[in-house]
Amino acid sequence: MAQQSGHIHTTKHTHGPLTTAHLAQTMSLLQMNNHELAERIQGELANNPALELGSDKRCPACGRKLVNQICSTCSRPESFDPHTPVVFVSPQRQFSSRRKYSSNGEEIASFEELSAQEEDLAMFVLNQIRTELEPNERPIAAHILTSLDEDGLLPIRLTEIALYHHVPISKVEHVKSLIQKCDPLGVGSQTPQEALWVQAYHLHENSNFPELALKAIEDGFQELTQKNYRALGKIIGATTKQAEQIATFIGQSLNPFPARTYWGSHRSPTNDAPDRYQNPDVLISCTGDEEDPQLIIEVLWPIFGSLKINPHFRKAIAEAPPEKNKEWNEDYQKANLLIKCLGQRNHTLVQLMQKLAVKQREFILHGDLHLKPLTRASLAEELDVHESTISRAVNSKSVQLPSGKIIPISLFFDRSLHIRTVIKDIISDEEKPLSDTKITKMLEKSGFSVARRTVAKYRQMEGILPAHLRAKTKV
DNA sequence: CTATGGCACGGATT
DNA sequence: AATCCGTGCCATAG
Repeated sequence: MAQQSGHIHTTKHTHGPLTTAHLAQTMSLLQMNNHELAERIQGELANNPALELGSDKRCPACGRKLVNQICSTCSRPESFDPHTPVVFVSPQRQFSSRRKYSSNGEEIASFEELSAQEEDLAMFVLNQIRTELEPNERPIAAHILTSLDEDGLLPIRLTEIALYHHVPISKVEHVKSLIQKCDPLGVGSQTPQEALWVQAYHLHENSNFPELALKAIEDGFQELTQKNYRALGKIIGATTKQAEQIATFIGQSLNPFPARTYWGSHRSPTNDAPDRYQNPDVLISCTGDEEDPQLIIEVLWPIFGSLKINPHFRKAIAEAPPEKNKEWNEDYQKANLLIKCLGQRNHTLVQLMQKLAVKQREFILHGDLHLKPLTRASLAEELDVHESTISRAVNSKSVQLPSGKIIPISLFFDRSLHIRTVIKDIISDEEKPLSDTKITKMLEKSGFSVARRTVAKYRQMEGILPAHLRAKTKV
């Protein structure tokens, strides 16, 4: 089934009607993420009678659903070779209890009724914590997530949830705290203040986020919102100027409305804000050895069941009335093409992830620090496809790492991430605030040559205050 | 004088 | 061809 397209270049000059159609469609499918793809397929399915959704076949061994005759569990090889990751297409996971929940007998909107953004946000968060949830916590999590407003805040009372599920409030609080730790940080908070606090607290744990800011949010929230810096300074024990800077810093790097925030923190060059919170398109997990695990990569298939040509339709064509014959044949061709193109899409995606997983294995397993510099161009050469193919495949898709983090695939090609993490480490290891120049020198010693100006930019990207505002980081 | 943030330019990447 | 990113220079605050 594997036909590669190495010899085809993507210039429009290539002729030959069949190939062009092929190409055009493969391209457009390739750059879709699962969310868009699902809609596309649904649409196609509704319009084209030649298409049929294959019934969900189940794996005789484990009972899981099959896609393209492959069972995602049983196809895993017995013998693990840590350095050849397993890659395959797998059905989208679904979360069982995502139905509607009612509060006070009144129906809460089901997922389908919620705005697209909210649905994505809820699922996006759910994916991050799924593994941490006890079975009996799931309904609670679903309840909270479905109740979020557009800003990612929770407008209802915890007691209400607790009553509804007949569980102690502490349980609900526990689930809420799990949710709040997710990306976007602070989601599920009940007030903007709480959201800010969660964000600040989290940053405080990781990097040395100034305690002053934490205190400002905790004790001087009134003053903070009213821009009453004098009073704020007094409360947190700082000068008015400092208070003011801290306030602007908070304004810049924290967000009282989590759902309005972006991915990571500031970076995300690609324009589109709308489809940011959605299910990952690829799932990476690992099995086997603790110290030398094998990567399992699942390219998620956005619909349940597989796409097929309707066998009845095929028969019907033969006996079609003449006036319908042409139309039906077209439908048939279109369906055929679509299936083929989808196969190609999956194929390239699988190939891509395979290579990516080999190259960035350390990064996937051990985090940002181990990201190796990698360009789309070099990968394209190795895979023998056009660069733009990689670009299309990478853009607007996300992947979930074994750690549970969901990141855009384009992060695999980030040139500056590893240096940024080194900077973070340097700063958090330091007791005395280091100026940007000093950091630059330290980097120099470690073999990284970056300009002072650049350090400043990275620092800001990571949401770290300038040296003079990073006072004593004594905890 | 030192530390930073802003603007803008050139080279690399897509 | 369009865009992104690192950098240098300059203005400004402390």
